[in-house]
Amino acid sequence: MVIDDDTSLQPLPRAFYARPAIEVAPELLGRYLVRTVDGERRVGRIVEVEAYLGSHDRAAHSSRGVTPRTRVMFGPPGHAYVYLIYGLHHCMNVVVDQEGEGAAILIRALEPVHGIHARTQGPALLCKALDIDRRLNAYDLSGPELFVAEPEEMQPFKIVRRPRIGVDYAGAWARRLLRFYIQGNSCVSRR
DNA sequence: TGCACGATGAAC
DNA sequence: TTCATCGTGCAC
Repeated sequence: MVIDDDTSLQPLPRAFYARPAIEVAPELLGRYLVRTVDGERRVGRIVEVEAYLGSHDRAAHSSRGVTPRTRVMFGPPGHAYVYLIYGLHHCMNVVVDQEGEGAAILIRALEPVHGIHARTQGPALLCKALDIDRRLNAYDLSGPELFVAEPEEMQPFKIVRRPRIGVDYAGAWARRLLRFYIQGNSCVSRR
């Protein structure tokens, strides 16, 4: 397998992101998150995500409407929404659906594929491992710094659906099955 | 201008 | 179960 000098990994087309979050989320599983740091590629297979459907989703940051922070969520699809949580950690989303919806997919865990030498089994851990912080907020995922790519060969897997993590404040929305992960994958976050 | 709290992770 | 640590959103 030639992952070393990967000119083969290309950003997914914008149209991939311009669909409802509930549709895009499971399709991100198995695809690669690619980050370029100092000219070196870091590649991880997406194994866990959560869908935030839009401003009507009470668990989504966008549910409070357009604010300085959520502006990116309401922007065009195919961009990164990166925010600071608990004053310590960063989390990364991809903006999806139509502009104005406020929908995004939180990337929760990766399986290291190339150039990653740190843990990636959690949304903040993977950002740390890939050196993703707010400098990349609003970044256009058509690359080259950060993008999602099609793997050379997609391995078959089963998808598990569960309630999202850490959104108990969202009432009925907290119980929706909007967390998706690859069944049996050891890199899926705990809890 | 002040303040409560969080889409987490690590230690105890 | 507790804590680190600070930006955000909303109350006053």
